[in-house]
Amino acid sequence: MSEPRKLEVLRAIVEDYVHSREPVGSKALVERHHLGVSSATIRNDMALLEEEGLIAAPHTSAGRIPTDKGYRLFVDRISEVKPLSAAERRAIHSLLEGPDDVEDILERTVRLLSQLTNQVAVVQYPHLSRARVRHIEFVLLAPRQVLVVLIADSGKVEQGVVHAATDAADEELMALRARFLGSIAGSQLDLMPQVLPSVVALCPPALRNLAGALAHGLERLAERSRDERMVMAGTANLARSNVDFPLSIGPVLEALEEQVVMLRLLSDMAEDPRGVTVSIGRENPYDGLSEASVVATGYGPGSSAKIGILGPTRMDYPNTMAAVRAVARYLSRILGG
Amino acid sequence: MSEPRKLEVLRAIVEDYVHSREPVGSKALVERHHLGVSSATIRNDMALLEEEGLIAAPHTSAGRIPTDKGYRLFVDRISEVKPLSAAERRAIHSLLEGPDDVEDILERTVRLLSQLTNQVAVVQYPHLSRARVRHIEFVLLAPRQVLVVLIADSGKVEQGVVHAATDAADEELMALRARFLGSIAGSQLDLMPQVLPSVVALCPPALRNLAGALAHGLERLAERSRDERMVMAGTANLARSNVDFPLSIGPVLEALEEQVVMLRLLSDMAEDPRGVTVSIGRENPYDGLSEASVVATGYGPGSSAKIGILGPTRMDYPNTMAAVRAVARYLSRILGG
DNA sequence: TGTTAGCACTTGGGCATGTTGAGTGCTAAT
DNA sequence: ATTAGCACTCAACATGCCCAAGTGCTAACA
Repeated sequence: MSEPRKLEVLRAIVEDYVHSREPVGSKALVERHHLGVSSATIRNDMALLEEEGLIAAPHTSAGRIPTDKGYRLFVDRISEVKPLSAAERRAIHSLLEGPDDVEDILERTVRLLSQLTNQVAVVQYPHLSRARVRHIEFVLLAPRQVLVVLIADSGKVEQGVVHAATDAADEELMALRARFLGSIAGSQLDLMPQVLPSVVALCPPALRNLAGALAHGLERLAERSRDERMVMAGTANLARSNVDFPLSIGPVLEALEEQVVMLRLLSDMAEDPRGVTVSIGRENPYDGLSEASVVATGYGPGSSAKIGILGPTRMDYPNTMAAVRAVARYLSRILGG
Repeated sequence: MSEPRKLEVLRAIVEDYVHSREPVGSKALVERHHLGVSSATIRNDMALLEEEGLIAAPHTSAGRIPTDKGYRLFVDRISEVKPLSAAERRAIHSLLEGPDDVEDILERTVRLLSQLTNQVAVVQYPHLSRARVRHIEFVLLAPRQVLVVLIADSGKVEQGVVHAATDAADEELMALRARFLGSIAGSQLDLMPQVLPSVVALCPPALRNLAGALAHGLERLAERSRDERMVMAGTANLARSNVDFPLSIGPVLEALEEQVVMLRLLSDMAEDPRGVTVSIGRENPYDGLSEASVVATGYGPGSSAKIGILGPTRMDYPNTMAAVRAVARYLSRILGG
């Protein structure tokens, strides 16, 4: 038995199964792919593949389908990342146009990726922990309500409402703003908890109370911008691509709604040297995703934030990986510029 | 045949069907509800109800299920909005706590509503067209990139990036900010297109270019905040409550992703004097929702923004309506205060 | 030694057939 | 107007049968 042919057979099985969604048998295999051997030979190979746990038969006399392990081998050793089609390239390019507001861009990106792959696309907001304070603003909404706005040099704006114990005057706020800004402008968001208390301590006693509340608000904002968020699109694809429901979409929708779950999932995916990381079926730490795969990669400075897609284990890995990688690259380029 | 009993029968059918998800027959009906008559009598009544198009039989010898028209009559004339349970009341109350950032509140509200009803919950951002400018901020991100921030007195913050044709200096921006703010502070967002050009015209020629770009940016922000947005939660409920899939969730997910569709749907729902508006099955203008119902109501000042839920036509209307109404009231109270 | 043809064997899916039970509509009696 | 009774309908379920697809094995072959 030749080792290379065995892999070729696995590849053929994966490709056919992804395409047809039906267990694939030895005969159909030799017909569609011009391997130079007979079905009997293929059967021998298949028996070996099954022994190794790479494929499995749903019942005695049906064709074989790839196991998670089979997909893994396929992704790692067999598949070549296909180049994108011209149309896809064009679609990504047109993303370059339009306003370059971070939120807008991410929203359009994730929509694009979901269309490109026909899967659910997810993108994590860029990490901002290394961002610095560019500007702050205190706005009096009501006598005891102050809107606190924090602008980072990354262009991200965070806002929140702070309640004061006593009435605050506009002039006081102006003064405090100057004070705070003088001390924290240019500092990393990370360092806010260290820097802010000293500012409060230096305030005149009359303002100390208000200053404390504002400092607390700023801290919360700084933390929130570190606190991760995500955007997603294409959930309808879940229903579409699973008309025959091998993937029960309930648990998947649940996972998607629990953004925390998705964010951890993305964060935990190690960076693959080939550029795109794949997590297949039961490899996923979350139970609801045991029939799903995640294809993700980093983007932006240091590839710290992640972008990726979620779909059934039975997916077209080569194309999906190519799409994810391409979109991530473009995204990095846009945000970096 | 007595008219009141006929309605009673319809009510019983609706209630049983909503509960059991199975066509309900005459015999089961007399058993479960103590109507003082025999199944034969019920059968006669049912025949009449069917003639009027209020109920239908899936096949010759099965029980009856309510039609859209039947649900409509049920909602309009029969059902009483049930009071909420103590637990539900408590859940809503605990919503009162926590930061009262608009976004936060809406997010928690929509989550709560989806849990309360076991449906998909949707909430529209409050209309801001009548809001006024409280504050603006120009922040230099790069020599030719300016972050424009617009803060409305409603507490909403909008931001966007503006590209300048030439390099801009910090002092110039400060000067322009003072100029703009002086003219537009307190004006309605609506009026920005009228007010802004005159400000630009009054600028010294050297700054006119930059001022024009900034004015354009501000206009965009003002428009965007009028431009409606929504939050939703509970999509997983779609899969859960439809294990046997009488409601194919694909089209529904599509509708939910097309936020424009949902927003129009909500906006178009007339305000019902009883407080909650219901749109049932094919009454919905959107095709994908022909097997779904929307229960919605207004909240906030003038009840201008909408909050509601989306679920299968076969839903527990009384409880759902009660939940939507109660949550909307609490939300109004929180935002109003 | 690897490949192949041939064959017996397994099994899910499709189909025709039979049975059951819930449910209806009608009629005649109350 | 209501009801009991009855004949009728039909989906759901079960049973049995056959078929096609697919397997594993063995013996022959290059």
